[in-house]
Amino acid sequence: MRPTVHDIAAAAGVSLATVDRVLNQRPGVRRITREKVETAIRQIGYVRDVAAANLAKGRTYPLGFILPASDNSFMHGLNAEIREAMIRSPAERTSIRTVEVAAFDPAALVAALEKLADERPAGIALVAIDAPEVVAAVDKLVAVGIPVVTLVSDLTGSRRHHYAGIDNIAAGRTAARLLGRFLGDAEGEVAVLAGSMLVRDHRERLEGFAALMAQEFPKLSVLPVLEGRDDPELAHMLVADALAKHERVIGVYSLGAGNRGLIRALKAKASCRNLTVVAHELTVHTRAALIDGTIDAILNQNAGHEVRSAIRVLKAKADGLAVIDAQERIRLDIFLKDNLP
Amino acid sequence: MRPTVHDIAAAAGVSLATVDRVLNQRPGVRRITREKVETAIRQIGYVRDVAAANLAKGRTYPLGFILPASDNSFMHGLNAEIREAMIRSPAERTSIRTVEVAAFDPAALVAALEKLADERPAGIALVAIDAPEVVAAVDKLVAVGIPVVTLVSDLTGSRRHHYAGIDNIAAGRTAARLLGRFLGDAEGEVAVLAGSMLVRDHRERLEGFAALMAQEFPKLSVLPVLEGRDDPELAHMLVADALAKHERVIGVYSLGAGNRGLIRALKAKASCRNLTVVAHELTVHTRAALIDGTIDAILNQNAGHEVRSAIRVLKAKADGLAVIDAQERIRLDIFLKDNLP
DNA sequence: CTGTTAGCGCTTTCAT
DNA sequence: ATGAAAGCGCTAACAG
Repeated sequence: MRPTVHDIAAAAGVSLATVDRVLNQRPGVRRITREKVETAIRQIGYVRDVAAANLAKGRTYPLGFILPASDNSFMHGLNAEIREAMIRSPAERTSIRTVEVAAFDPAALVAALEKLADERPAGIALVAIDAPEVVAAVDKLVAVGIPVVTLVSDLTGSRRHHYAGIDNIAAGRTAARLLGRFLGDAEGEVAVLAGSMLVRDHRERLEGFAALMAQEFPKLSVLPVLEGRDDPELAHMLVADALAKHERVIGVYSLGAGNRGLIRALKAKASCRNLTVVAHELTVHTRAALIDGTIDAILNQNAGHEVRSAIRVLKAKADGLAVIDAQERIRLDIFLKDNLP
Repeated sequence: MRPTVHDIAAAAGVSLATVDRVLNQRPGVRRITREKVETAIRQIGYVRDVAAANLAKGRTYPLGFILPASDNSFMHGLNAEIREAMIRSPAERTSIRTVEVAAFDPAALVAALEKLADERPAGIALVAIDAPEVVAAVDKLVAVGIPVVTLVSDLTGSRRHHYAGIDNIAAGRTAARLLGRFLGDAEGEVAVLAGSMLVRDHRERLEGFAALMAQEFPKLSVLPVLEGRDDPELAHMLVADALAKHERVIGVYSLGAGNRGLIRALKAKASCRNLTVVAHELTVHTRAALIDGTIDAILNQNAGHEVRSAIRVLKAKADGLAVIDAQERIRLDIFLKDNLP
């Protein structure tokens, strides 16, 4: 039988209450008593039963999610995953609140962050915007002891506890290699569609993409990035325009959202051009385009995994517990038409 | 506050014990009483607190893992992941036992299965061999109420509760498309190295590979499969031999384990041939080969995910609980040198 | 500073 | 067939 608080109380010659105080690092224990208890814990090899502790505490985890109010399939999917998690809330002792803020607006994000913090949640997850004021706001939360996890887009330089998202530089490089290899040794131009250079994930994807292209595929030249603000309409306009202007485009990398518009533009040109296309995020639209051959490969981050991971990590951090690192690493999914889920 | 057994006892006008009997479908409750309780449960919207139940029961989950005694990196990795899970056992209330059986030997597997079953574990995970006697043995376990999960290689036609592994047909097709696209429109032969056609996962990968090759890349002809029994030495011999015999080989697909030998054979030919290579399973050896360019892409199944998933599913099935399907779907990882973890 | 005691939500004897 | 009461491992008043 696994040792319990009773065992260490007996071994240390103290009461349960004292053991509990030591276990939870509460004050009111003489140094010498505390040491006795700690020795007993170590010697007996005690590991606390978190479930029992949570039961006794009636602990629940109020969690806040802050998301951009973007009307694209990826964000809809992320929202859906959070709703799924809400359904599981009773079993996981969480209570999740989501807050939508204007996209690409650091001030709005900071305001939402501060407002949420006032409710003193057990943890906060946010899709970060890479701006100094956001870093400051996040660091303030961390300072007052609220666990913070960035979701999808990271906030380097901040003291956030964890990032639940993919390595975006690697994603960009992977896109470049895929495009480069698929194009064989053809020569031409490559168009790049992004959402906004304000968010770190998009910047990093572009950076990785451009770097590998320059380094390994010198026959392909990368055109200036188009910023579609993750908006299907704008994306459509920009891509259609670019394809019309640049005759020599043979490849396209779409590293943001709003792919509905991109696909429409591609299909319009399909008859006269043979384009190799790599896009991000698996949605109903990109899935259909992959199957019908408009898109050649999709890079994806699993929103469900990201949400579940963020929740696990926030809970663990709230309790000062360890996480399984490998389980929390968000992998870059690569989908060809053959391995769609 | 979430409703508890007390609430439904009060609502139904019965005692806790009776509520518990209904909840756990134990006998000794009049039909009419049972119905009263069930109505109350439904009306109040009660959901049982599994953690509290497990605490009261002192429940633990004795789990058995049956693995082939193969000396290759993939199996070593799988073993390591199981050991990791053993470390977490106290927290997860599991106690895990692993059994090694001779590889590719149905009779040995059946014997191990029956022996393990005698210990009446809460669940069994096995790397299946696709043979009728194994199906029969698994079905017997299921019949006596032991949850069974196949790991890595499935056992279709059996009544196993779940398969924790990748879609191997899709994996084969993906390998084919990657190889085909990377080779552009070059013409030539493709060599295929497998472990054994006795295991379903290898057969399915080959099937998917050959089908897509025939269908979409007619310029590439697939040579007869080489069976290396997941053994590095044998694999080396077979591949070296094939490369020597067939001048026109321009691509290689290694769908099994034992890649150490394959890589050695490839490097020997590297100076005079330019081969495009897709292999399965990320190990120290394949990783190094991917980085140095000997291998072009690696298809992988995440052993850690598979093991954690198998454990989650076995526990859930043992309690008759639901699982999060998306979480238990094992994805096919595709690694290029740019997105290595 | 330390100990006693009741109780978290559920299960399990043991009576009735 | 049903209920009362004790207890799983831990925490939290409240006393002392």
